[in-house]
Amino acid sequence: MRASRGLTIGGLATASGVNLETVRYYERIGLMPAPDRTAAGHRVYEDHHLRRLVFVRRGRQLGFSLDEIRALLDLAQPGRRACGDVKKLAAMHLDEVRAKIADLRRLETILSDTIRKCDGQADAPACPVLDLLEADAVASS
Amino acid sequence: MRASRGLTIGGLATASGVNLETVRYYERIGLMPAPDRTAAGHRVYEDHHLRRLVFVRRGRQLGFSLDEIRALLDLAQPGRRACGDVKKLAAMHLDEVRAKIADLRRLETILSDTIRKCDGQADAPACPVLDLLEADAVASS
DNA sequence: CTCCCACCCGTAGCGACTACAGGGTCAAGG
DNA sequence: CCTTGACCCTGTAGTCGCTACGGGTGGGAG
Repeated sequence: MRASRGLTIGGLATASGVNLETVRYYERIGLMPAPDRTAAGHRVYEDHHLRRLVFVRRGRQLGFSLDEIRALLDLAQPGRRACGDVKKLAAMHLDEVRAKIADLRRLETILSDTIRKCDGQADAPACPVLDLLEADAVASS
Repeated sequence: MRASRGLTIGGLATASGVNLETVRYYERIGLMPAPDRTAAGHRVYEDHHLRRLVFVRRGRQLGFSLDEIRALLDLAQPGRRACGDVKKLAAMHLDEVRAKIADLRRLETILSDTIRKCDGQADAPACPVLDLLEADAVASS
């Protein structure tokens, strides 16, 4: 399987698991380098494009922004390999992920509590979910 | 404090906690009804606008999309009060929230495991985070 | 009368794609 | 040789939920 020598954009998309249109988008925004072209203007990709694109896809799967991935690619350059900075970036991202989890768990609690109330008394005059949305703020006082 | 009789857009924004520009945006996309205007063309809001806007804000805080909030507002109409449908919508949303939490937890595990490895051996030849991003997929075979 | 603030409108930008429209290219089959 | 159909090209617009800006008006205070 030593394929991927002179891939078309479609081949690259398939091999990397990245949508074809997205590959062109990454080129447009400078995240992927512009490849050589055939006489007819078709893009021709090499192995290093594939490796870079897979790196980007993995980064996205891990929730990094394209700007963060840009920075990671920079830090991953051969000769550079700035592991300390990479770790810093990853740790910052991890903090964001944890913050989002905390936010969503608060949401989950509120929603599930409210929906459960709804279950309990189907014949109640008011709808607990709507109450939550309409409540006059602090209500009393 | 029986203010909010004939609010300006700025007053409404402050009272509701929604950004002023966002209020105009909600009107533009039809989420908020177009209010009356003064002779000079300034918007004049009534209490029902404020109640609706706070409903929207609460919905957003709970993570509902504007389309879902549109649906909830519809289901909350006096005379309708379709609690069953409201519950269904909320339950669907709760499922999405839980799915997102599950996704993020997977991320969190991967990231924190990898970063921890980085801690352990600061003098290791390779960077665990970069390894994660660059790994040749299944590696062997 | 002038100052300034709050309001008006329309448009463009964000992030990360995705989806066209309207063409050109290329290899295989009839 | 010609057609078919899969692929490729470019450029632009749409998505979601705002946010920001530029340039203009209105109205009250000093």
